Amino acid sequence: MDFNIRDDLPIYSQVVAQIKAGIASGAISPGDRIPSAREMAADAGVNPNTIQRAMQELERDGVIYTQRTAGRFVTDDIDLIATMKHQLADDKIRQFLHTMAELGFTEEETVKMISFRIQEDKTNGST
Amino acid sequence: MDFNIRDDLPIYSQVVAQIKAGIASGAISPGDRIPSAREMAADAGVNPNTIQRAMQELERDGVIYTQRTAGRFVTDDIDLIATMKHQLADDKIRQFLHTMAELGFTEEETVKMISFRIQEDKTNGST
Amino acid sequence: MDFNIRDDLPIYSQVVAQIKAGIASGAISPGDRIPSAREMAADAGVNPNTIQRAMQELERDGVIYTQRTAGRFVTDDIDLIATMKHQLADDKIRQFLHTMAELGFTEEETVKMISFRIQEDKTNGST
Amino acid sequence: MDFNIRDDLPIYSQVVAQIKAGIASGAISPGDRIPSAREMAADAGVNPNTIQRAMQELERDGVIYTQRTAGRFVTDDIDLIATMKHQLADDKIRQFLHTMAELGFTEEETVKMISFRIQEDKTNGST
DNA sequence: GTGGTCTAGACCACT
DNA sequence: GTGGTCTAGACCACG
Repeated sequence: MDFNIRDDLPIYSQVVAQIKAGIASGAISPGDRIPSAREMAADAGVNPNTIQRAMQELERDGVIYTQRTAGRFVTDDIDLIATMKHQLADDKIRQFLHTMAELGFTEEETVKMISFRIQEDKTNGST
Repeated sequence: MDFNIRDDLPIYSQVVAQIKAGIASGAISPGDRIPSAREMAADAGVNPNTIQRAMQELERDGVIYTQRTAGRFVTDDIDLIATMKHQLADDKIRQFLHTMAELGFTEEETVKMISFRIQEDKTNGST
Repeated sequence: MDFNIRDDLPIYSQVVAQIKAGIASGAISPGDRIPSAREMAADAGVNPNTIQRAMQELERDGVIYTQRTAGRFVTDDIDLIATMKHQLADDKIRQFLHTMAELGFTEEETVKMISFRIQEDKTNGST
Repeated sequence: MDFNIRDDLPIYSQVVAQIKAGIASGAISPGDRIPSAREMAADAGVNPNTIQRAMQELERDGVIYTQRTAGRFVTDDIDLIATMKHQLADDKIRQFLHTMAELGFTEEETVKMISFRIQEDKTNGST
């Protein structure tokens, strides 16, 4: 037993993940302008270079594109967004299955427990 | 869009979670002696008081018990352990469903995707 | 007419290009360790971060890989190296054809002039 | 491996090359008046002496001539221009062959690759 | 010693 | 004002 204190992802990776999640969920729409790097950095209390790096990674993935002086924009390529969304989901699923496996549950047990959980939530009102 | 940079759980909560996960998975067996607070604190590079607080929480949940001079031990109550294990799992499941909902997937879609993921993993080797 | 004074590529791109060229030409062999970022930075009189960025780009392209504390190494994937080499060459060719087109030569003229140049070099000794 | 960071040609050489290229390509016609040194220097944000030196070199090559009070003009000698154009092209060709040789390609391979590149460009539209 | 990340602050080009 | 690049220097994890 050892403890993963400070097992943070790098900040720039967190920023990448949050932007992608925002696009996947529809909170940020295709074609939307995203705030300037300086603005985001100030909001997050983080160095602009850190945001810059996150933006570079997003652009490399084709998720955003840059217009010289106008700022950065979410891609209009909805197919790419759909692919990205399923990629994010699949990552979460794998990670979840791994966590459950560590707790000693087989995949079948896990599926049953999820179905049960959903059933329960439906019969009761909300959480 | 705002960024939850550095949103760590308190360290003592992380310790509690890891001990519970260790017991649930069988890495730590019922009746096992747990290392001293001092020892764990040194291992983790953490203040002994932090470990102390985690131990108090575990004892309050009945997961461990203290024998005056001999140290702390994992409970022998396997029903309690089973309950705890399912509680942990259910928390993970709720959290997972919430994440997937944020990505814009319904519970039905989520279940289908998990089943698909398991199927895929089975047909291929590992990875 | 305007003048492209300081039309430099970014330093990190120059570093990337030189490493790739070195690998393509065989000056750096598959599996070779490349100097540490700090060393290269000192050699080039450049900030270590600039080299770091170049290395990240090379790693992203699969041209090099990183071993935690041991340093960075050229990939052993000779197919990837071959592909990279032809990519570099094709880029040079496109750029060359573009330059010649700007001078007012058709592609056919360009090919003839190259063949003539090679013939000349062969009949005379070297340059 | 060492890095030739910032290995610019002297500015006046760049100016010479650009003027020659402009004439070769027809962007500047025989007999055309060339802007004053002062004007070009202002455009390029460069010291007038630098332009002056470039003009001297061009005049020495016979590419331009000076009329005492009227300014500088491109030569009318189309044979000289043709020669200059082929000289420029030959320089580019030599330089290109050298680059390809450094990448490890023989002259024969280079010629084949250029022919292939041209063929490809023809079959597809542009790009 | 290695690479990885981050901060603080600078200068540039573009419009 | 935007993004793009670069420097200087710091701290961390790994072994």
